[in-house]
Amino acid sequence: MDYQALAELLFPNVTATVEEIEARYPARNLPEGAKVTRFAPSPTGFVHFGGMYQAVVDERLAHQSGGVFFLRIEDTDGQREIKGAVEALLRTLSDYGVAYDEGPRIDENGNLHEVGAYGPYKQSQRAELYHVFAKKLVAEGKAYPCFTTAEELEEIQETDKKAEIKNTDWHVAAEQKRAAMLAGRVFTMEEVRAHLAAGDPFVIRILANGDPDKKTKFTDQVKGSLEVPENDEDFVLLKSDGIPTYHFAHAVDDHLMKTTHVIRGEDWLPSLPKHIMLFNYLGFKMPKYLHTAQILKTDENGGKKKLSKRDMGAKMDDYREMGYVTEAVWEYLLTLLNSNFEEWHAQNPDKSCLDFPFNIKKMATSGCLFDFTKLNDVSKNVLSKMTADEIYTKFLDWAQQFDPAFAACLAADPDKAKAIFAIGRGGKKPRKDLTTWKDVKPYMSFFYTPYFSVDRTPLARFPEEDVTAVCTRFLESWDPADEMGAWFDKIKGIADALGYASDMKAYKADPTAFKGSVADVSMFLRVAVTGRENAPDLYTVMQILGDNETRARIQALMNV
RNA sequence: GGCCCGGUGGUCAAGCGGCUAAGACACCGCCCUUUCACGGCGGUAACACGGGUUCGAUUCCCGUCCGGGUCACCA
Repeated sequence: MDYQALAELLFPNVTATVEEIEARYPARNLPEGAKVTRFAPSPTGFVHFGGMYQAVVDERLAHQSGGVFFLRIEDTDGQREIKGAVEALLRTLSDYGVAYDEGPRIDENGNLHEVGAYGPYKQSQRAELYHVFAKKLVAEGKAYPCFTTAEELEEIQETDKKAEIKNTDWHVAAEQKRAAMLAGRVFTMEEVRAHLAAGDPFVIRILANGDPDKKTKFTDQVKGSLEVPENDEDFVLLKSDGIPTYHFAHAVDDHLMKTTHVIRGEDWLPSLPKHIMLFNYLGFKMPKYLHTAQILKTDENGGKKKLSKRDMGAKMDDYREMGYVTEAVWEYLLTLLNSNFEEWHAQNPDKSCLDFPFNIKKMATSGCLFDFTKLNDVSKNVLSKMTADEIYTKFLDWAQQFDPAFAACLAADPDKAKAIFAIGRGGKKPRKDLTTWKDVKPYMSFFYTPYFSVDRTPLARFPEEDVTAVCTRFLESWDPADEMGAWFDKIKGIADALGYASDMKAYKADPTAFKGSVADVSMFLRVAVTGRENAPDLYTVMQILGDNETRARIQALMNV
């Protein structure tokens, strides 16, 4: 077989040589130890949590080492492509502050353009490159055309399924399919010519020479030492539309674009033998690999499953909808990424997450369950550290989309809203009432008349005349100008006058000696003013509500 | 089913031949507190199992079991 002639026959339009291509992609001029990483999502319309996990590793590794982090769009599957997906993807990365150096960008007018000297950064635009290398492999007898159609291959599998052979059907299907593919290895130039003349579609397959019973050692940067079998599968390099498969594109692109570290999910581990063979055949130096742990969830049967796009939290966009702030998701991600992050963060509370010395060695080696409870805790802490201004701005941005009516309410009086957000904020022990933006409304809506209503049930266990008496006396003595101490002294005075203990210690020592305590008296007022039993500091609430509203609410409680 | 990866409390996890087996979240209790939210203190709870190797195994090796991944002209 004249492989050179076969290559010409198959790729008559490919004139560029491998050397010419290589010359277009010179070595990157980077300092020693600088890592070149890439995030290579397929444009399916959203960024998966697992993808973000990898993107963060990419970004950290590259930028911590003075290297380059680029973005490459893997749009080799035209059928799955969704329009606007790239834009959505870029927006998500930008929302989360994952900065990349090269790849597609959106300009002020919303148009896409590329930056970087190693492009194109969309695989669909790199066809020429792949074809040159495919031609080379064919010319060297390492790849061959296969005219067996996808339908024919599928048919073989279908018959197996219909036969309902259990247990062994995988084996049988695999063997038959393999036999069919292997049959394609044997052909003559004449047959190829005839197929080509007839316009038959074909794919380019690799000619695998591996023995799966032979294992070789491979070192993965996160998994450590691995045993991988040799590849014996004639997998497809170029699909019948001339577009490469992931495997081929991975080898060609990451070689040309000078990737030093490939970060991808561990679900890629099984195809590592293919990649090893490809890099070998092509004469490329292999990059280092980091196969990251999967993020799992508990399924209805108690088992673990990969987080699928239907699960809440799988799509990065979900978090905004659920009311999480990006910083919280970032921190949670970091806690999963590096087990010592939390410790570091506790010791360096004022440092940015970007200052954290991210370390590959600290990465999890096995899959972990996505834990909303933990995310919530992280989120609660993140929100508690923000200033009232920050909270106001960010919440408003969220609420304008998800609860415009309430947003308008707050925006009508920014100072009031900020004063509310400022309650118990700052200092060493800030309040932690908010986990997500969804908590804001239940927490503080009572400040706003349209959302205010009174739940009297806490009052039921006390005589109504006591409630009325407390309210009356409070209205008589209240002076909004009072300091908190004076204010509370007045309440204690009312408690004493009505037979309620003003001294909690005395009350606890003998509760039967009193009708109740100052805590109960406060509760009457709290119910009147906030409509409920639990609320932030009552003195501050009254200050924010103001003289008129406070009095009106207390008055209203008595009038019912 | 073949191949690959993994198995420390409910969850995330330290550990890397000798420890009363860290810590965080969750849960429970107590304290603080005019309620709540914080904060403080304490508690329940783990090395999957069986063989080796070793003076000694959570740590190393083998097997079993269990969990996960993967087996496309998808990535």
